Amino acid sequence: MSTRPLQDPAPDLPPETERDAATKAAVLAAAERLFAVRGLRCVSVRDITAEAGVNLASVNYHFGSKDALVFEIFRRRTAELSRDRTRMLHEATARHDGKPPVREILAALMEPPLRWSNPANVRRISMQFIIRARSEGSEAVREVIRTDVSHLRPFAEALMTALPSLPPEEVYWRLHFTLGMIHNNRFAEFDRLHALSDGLTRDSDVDALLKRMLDFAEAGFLR
Amino acid sequence: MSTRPLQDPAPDLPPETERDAATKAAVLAAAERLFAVRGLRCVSVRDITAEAGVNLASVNYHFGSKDALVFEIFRRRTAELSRDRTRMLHEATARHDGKPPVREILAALMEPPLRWSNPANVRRISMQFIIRARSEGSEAVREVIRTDVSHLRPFAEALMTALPSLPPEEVYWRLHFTLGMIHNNRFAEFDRLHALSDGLTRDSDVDALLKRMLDFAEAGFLR
DNA sequence: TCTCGTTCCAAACGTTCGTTCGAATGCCGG
DNA sequence: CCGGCATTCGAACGAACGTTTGGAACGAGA
Repeated sequence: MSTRPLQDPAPDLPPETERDAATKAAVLAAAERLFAVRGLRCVSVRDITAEAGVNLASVNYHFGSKDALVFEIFRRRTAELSRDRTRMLHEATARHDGKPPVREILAALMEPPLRWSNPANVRRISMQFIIRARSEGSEAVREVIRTDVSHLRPFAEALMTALPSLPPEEVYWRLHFTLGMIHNNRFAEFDRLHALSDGLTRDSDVDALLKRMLDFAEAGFLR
Repeated sequence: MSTRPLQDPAPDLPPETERDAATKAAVLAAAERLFAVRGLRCVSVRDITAEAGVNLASVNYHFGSKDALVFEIFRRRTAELSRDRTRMLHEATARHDGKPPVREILAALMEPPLRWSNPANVRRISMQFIIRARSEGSEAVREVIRTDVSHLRPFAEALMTALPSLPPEEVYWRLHFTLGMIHNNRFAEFDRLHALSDGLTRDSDVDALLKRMLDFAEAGFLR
């Protein structure tokens, strides 16, 4: 009711062509946050609309269904993440005359999601949402994960160019392993790590983690 | 209410000491299978009891609640998996006079879950269940994941012994990366890999995958 | 044979969920 | 000022869920 605080208009969803996208934006922001924190199934449409300060029917009116809302957020965020990664890969390619070294290719793959996960980053919630949606999402989300590999192709090709003597099969497998390392960066996994190391690993910032992951994966590729 | 039968004498669901544990065993087997295939939230108590051919109330009678059932299966299977891993580590330790090399330590960590995932293995469903429960489980499950690290301690210590010059902090991080690689072995991730490689990676058996993972992780540790 | 505790069963309870509906509201071109 | 349209709103619907209940069935020990 009345005027909503209207937060987060710029960085997120563009102005769009519609007359008023405030409700849609509020739903998207609230849904992403709640999904990221509690999980997809533990957040009801009522939770979302209450958090957003909009009517219960808004979700179905603007997005069609709850699943479609999840898919919409997932699509936006993964596209944005892929853009960040691709941009870094292009920069590395330009820097090295079309043949970037393995480490920089892997950095383009790792750095965006790691930076997003930084507590100080506005995309931290988005990264958590992506991770959750990847494992809790509907069939439509899983279908996208399974089949949409176009954004990974340039990375695989760059790696094959950087490692011409390595069979393509091996490149794909090692890329798979690397992606596994990246996707494992959830809160619960970090908590376990810190518990195992008695807190020894707790004071590691993004840059240190990135360096460690790069060292590990690069060695795996170059061995 | 009243005294519950006090279950769990044997690893799986053999005769047990109870007069008749057929219902419990049927529920456990059906629940594990359905949970592994469809996901925890997409399986209702009705689905489980129908599949098991028992009464709807059986789950709550024998286990207390649906969440408690999930927790029970998770506890059994992870304990069994940890036993397999620990046994392999002990064998490697005995083989090398108390100082097993990095590769054999990592093999003890990787081989059991990989063998379980083999289509021909009876534990394939259990492995899929564990992976699903790790990300979809209740707070109780997540609490166990977060805090119960006792079974990983021997592996961390063995690695530190094998790599005395590597700071413990690094050992913990690289162990974290390795576990990420292992946990990434879900159906959807494999499908994506095969889609990316145009089927080039499809005909890889467990032994080949184990060798690839070992090569990759060992290089990361030894670099 | 009787008794009592354990297990099983059909039925229902109460809640929560995603979704839908019809009316009300606000906005803008004419 | 008015008519049309997109949006918002309160309210309800119907389904699915986990759980509970009271009694029936069963089996072993007295």
